Amino acid sequence: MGTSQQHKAASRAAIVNAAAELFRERGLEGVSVAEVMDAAGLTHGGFQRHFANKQALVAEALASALYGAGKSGVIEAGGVEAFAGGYLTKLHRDNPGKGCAYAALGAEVARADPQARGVMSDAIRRQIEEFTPPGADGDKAPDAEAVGKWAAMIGALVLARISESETVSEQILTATKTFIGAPK
Amino acid sequence: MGTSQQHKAASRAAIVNAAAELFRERGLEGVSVAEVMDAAGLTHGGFQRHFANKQALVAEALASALYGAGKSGVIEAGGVEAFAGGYLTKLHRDNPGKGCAYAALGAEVARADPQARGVMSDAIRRQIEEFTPPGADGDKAPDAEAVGKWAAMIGALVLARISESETVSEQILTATKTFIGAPK
DNA sequence: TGTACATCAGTGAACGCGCGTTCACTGATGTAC
DNA sequence: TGTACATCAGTGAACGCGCGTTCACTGATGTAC
Repeated sequence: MGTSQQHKAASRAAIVNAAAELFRERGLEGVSVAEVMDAAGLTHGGFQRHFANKQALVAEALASALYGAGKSGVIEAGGVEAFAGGYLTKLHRDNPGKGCAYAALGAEVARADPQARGVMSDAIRRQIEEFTPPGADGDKAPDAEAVGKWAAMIGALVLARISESETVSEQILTATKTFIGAPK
Repeated sequence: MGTSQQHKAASRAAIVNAAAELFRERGLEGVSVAEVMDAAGLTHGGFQRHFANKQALVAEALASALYGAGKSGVIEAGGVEAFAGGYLTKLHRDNPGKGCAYAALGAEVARADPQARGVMSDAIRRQIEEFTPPGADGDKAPDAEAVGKWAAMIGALVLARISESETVSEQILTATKTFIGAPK
């Protein structure tokens, strides 16, 4: 394969993308390094050329899932309702690998090593800042409505994914959309 | 130790209680059978006298966490706000082992085997039913406000547990309490 | 421009280790007589 | 009531297995001259 920096960067990106998707689908502990490398089209032996250990990959994969391609970054305070309209859907519920990292991995990341937790913690901080009106930024409180609606979106997606009953699952999504005031 | 049925029942309860707490603290995959047995004051070899395998223990532990001692069972539709007042607290945030199983294990259970997922799925169905006004129960929709507030509680607790910043973490809890209309 | 060499991304085998699970054994309980 | 026996909860050692990680090796790349 050679040693080209371009090739190496492409391999690294493939590893991170595969990890970001697999971790959201099956959990941080539910995916092995070998599975990630295989999904990236490589063998597991080359892993250490890109990452010191699995923890480092988890941190990068989380950053990719939170900020990466196709992500709008943070939700604007005025746009929570519109965002919820696309978020609380069957498509999102049934495709965790391409979806919200908080809903897929939140509780697991809260228990993870500081490196991984720090990445997600920072993303939350940025989102809360976006929900906080500008001014003397000492300890100004965020917009309670925006924060509450954001939390409801995440909680509803978790509950909808647990439900084995399609009826109940859809009731959760629909009720939460109505509650938030999302476009139908 | 003998063979007394009382002793056996007590041992089984100790195992389930230890598991319900440890799983919520460290995740289903983050706790070994040996650790659960040790916490229950037994050695791991005796595990199979009580459960066929770890999956069966997970299912029982989830049921215990969802319905067990100290749990009020389901939230009444009219009482979501009052429930949220005690739920969105630092005490609850910092003691997942004694707290809400949806917030601690929800995403992980959604990916778990059908036995474990079924237990939590049933608990959600019951809660949604409680949020549904009586009548011709064909497919009547649940109270969107109650469902949305319930989802917000769970999502907010997950986010508050990820946040490394005490300030941000408390802002999430406080904002969500305000949004829900919970007593301060 | 050609040639010899150093670099290093990627391979595939191997390593400890912890896990869930199994099993021969022990000894207190409870029953049969 | 007393005695012999069967039961089985619990013990502790052992088992495969998959995991994260390590490492000698390969061969294409890119550089030095």
